[in-house]
Amino acid sequence: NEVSPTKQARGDSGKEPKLHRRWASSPLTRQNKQLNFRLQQSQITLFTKCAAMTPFSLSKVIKEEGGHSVSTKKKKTKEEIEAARALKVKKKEEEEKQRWRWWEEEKYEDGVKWKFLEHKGPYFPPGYQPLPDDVKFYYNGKPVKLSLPAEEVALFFAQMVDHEYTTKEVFRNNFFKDWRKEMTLEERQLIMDLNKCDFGELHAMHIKKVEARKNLSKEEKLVNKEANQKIVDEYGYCVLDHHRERIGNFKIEPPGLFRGRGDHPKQGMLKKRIQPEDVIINCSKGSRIPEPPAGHRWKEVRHDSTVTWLASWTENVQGSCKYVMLNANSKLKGEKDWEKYEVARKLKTCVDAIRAQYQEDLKSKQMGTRQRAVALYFIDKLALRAGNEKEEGETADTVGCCSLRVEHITLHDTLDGQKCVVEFDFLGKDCIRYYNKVPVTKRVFKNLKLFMENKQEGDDLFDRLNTQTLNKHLSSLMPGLTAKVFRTYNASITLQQQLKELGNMKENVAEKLLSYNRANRAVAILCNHQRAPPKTFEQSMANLQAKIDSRKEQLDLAKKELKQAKKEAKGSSDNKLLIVVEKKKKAVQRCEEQLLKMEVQATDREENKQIALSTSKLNYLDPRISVAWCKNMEVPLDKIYNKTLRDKFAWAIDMTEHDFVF
DNA sequence: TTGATGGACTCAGAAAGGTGCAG
DNA sequence: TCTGCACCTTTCTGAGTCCATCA
Repeated sequence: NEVSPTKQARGDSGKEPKLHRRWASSPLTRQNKQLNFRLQQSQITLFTKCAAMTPFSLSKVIKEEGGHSVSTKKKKTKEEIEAARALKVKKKEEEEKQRWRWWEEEKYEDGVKWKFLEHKGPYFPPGYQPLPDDVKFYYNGKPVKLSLPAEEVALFFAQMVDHEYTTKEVFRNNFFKDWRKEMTLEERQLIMDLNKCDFGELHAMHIKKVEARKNLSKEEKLVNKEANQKIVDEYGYCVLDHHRERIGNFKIEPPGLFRGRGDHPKQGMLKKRIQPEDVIINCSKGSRIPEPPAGHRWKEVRHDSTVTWLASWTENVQGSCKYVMLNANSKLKGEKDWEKYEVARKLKTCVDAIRAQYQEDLKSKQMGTRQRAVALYFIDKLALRAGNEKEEGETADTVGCCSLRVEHITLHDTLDGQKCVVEFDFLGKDCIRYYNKVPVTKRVFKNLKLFMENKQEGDDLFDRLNTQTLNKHLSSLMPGLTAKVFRTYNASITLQQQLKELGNMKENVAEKLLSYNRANRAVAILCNHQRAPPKTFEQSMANLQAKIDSRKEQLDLAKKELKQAKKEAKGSSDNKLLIVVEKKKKAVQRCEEQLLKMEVQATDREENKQIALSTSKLNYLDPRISVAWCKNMEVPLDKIYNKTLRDKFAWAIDMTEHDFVF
C-alpha cells in the first residue's frame, strides 16, 4: 500500500496524452477534479474571495510566444527597431554588470550577516485627514460629529462595510470594543450599539475616492507614479557591504482593523498607528544614522550585525515583532534560500536511511518513539507542516502534524476498495482546509488506532510528541534537518521526477510549458497550496470557449477554401493560382496553431482553478531544477520565471548547467 | 534537563496595481 | 486610436517554523 509522495501528488500515471480532449481524463486532471470535489464538498470558507487573481499561467506564455501583436504606433523604420533592440540588450548587459555576484564571494563567519549597513529608516504613512464637513456619521438616525481619533477608526470600519468581515459577530464586537476606547467620554455615553451606527456617507466617500483614483488622467497618474518612485528611491534601498540593495517592505504598516484569517478571535481589533518612538533602528556603527521624522525620536538605535532586519516594532494586536527586511533578490535572502535547497539536497542522500529508521520505530516499545515515527511518516509522505503548539484563544484553531487532534482523522479499515485508509480533515496554515484520504501501511494504521484509544475528540493524537522533540531527533539524524526540510525536499524531488516523466523534446514550447505547469501543479497539490477560484473564472472560461468555437469555424472555412483553391489550381500552370493555394495552406496552418494554443490554455486554466502555483515556485522548488529543464528543453527561461523571479534566483540562473540534478 | 517565551526568520493568500490586448 | 477588461505582477501583512535564552 506504500505510495511515494510523488505518486500521491500526481496519481500513478505514465505520460500525459497530448490532445485537449484526452487531457480531460488524464490522471492529473482526475486528481485536480478530486481536489475540486473535495473542496466543494467541504464547504471550505476561504477567508475572502479574491478579485481576479490567476497564477502565472500559460495564457501569458502563449501571448508572449505568439509575439505577432500588431503595433498600434506608427510603423518604425528598420533602423529604429534595431536601435531599440540594441538599447534593450545594452540595458540588460548593464544590469547584469551591476549585479552583485555574492555567490562567488566568501561567506562571513558564523552568525555575522553584514559588515556595513546604512539606510534611511522606514517610511511612515501619512497622518489622518479629517472628514470634510458634508460627510457625516449618524447614530440612531442623527448626525454626530466625532472626535478625530474616533472618526479615524470609524472610517476604518466604513471602508470595509461591503466586506464579509463586517458581518461577523467577532469582528464587530472586537471593533466596537476598540473603537469605544478611542472615543471621548461623551461619545462613549452616546454610542452604545454598533447596529445603530450609520457609516453610509463615510463609505460612499471612500468609494468615491477609489473611483476618482481610478479615473485620473494619464498625466495625473504619471505624476503620482513619479511621486511614489521618489519615495522608493529615497527609502526603498539600503547600502549593505558597499552594495545597493532593495528593501522588501520599507513602509510602516498603516493603522487599520486587524484582518486575521478564518475564525480569528482578534479579528476587527484596532491596529494602532506606529510612531517613530515605537521603532528600533538597526544599522552599522559607522553609518549615517537615519533621521526620525521631525519632532520625533526613535525608540532605540542598535548596531547588531547578527540579524538581517533594518527596523522593527511591536504590533499591538498580537504583541508580535514586525521587521523591515531586504528584498528577495538581496544577498541576505538569496544566500539563505540557496542554503535551504542545499540542506534539502543533503536529505536526498540520507532519506532512505531515515525512512528505514522510522519504519523500524513504528515497532518500538516506547509510545513516544512510535508516535514520532507515525508523525514523521505523515510529514514525509503527505508534506504536512510540523505543527507547533499554539496559545488557545489567541489565534484561529489551526493545526499541523504534531498538533493533530483525534477529531482530525477518521480511520477506515476499508474505503473505496482500499485497505487501511486514514481520512484527514483539518484546518492548516491560513485556515486552509486539508482534506485527504490516504491508504497507509498496516503498522501505521494499527498505531493510529492505539494512539486514539480512550481519547476524546479534542485530545492530542500525538500526546507524547511536540515539534521540539521531533526536530531534535531529526537534527541528530542529519545536521540542519527539521520537519520543514521534508516539504522542500519532497516538493523539489517531485518537480524533478515529474519534469522527467512529462517532458517530450518533440513538443512545441506551449506544450512543454503545459508539462512544466503540470509538474508544478503536482507539487502545489502535494503541499496543499490553494486559492479561491477567481470571481470571473466561469465567465472567462466561457469567453475562451466561445473563442475556441469561433476559431474552429474559421478553421473549417479555411479548409474549405484551401480545397477549392487546390481544385482550381489542379492541372493549371498559372502561377497566381499556385500562390493562392500556398496562401490558403498558410491560413489553415495558422488557424490550427491558434486553436491548439487556445485549447492548451483552456486545459491549463481549468486545471489551475483552485490551485496556487506561485507559492511552491517561490518557496519550495529548487530553481536550479527549472533552469536546467529550460536549458535541456530549449525553453526560454522567461517563459517560466518573470523578472522578479529571475532576480530572486539570479544565483541559480548563473551557476546552473543543463546537467544539474537536485 | 525541561518547558516556556519571544525573537528572527520563512511562507502564505488576498488585494492592489499595472499592462497589454481585443473590440 | 481609444477604452474597458482580463490577466499578470507586486505589495501587503498575517501565520507559520525554528532556535536561543532563561528559569
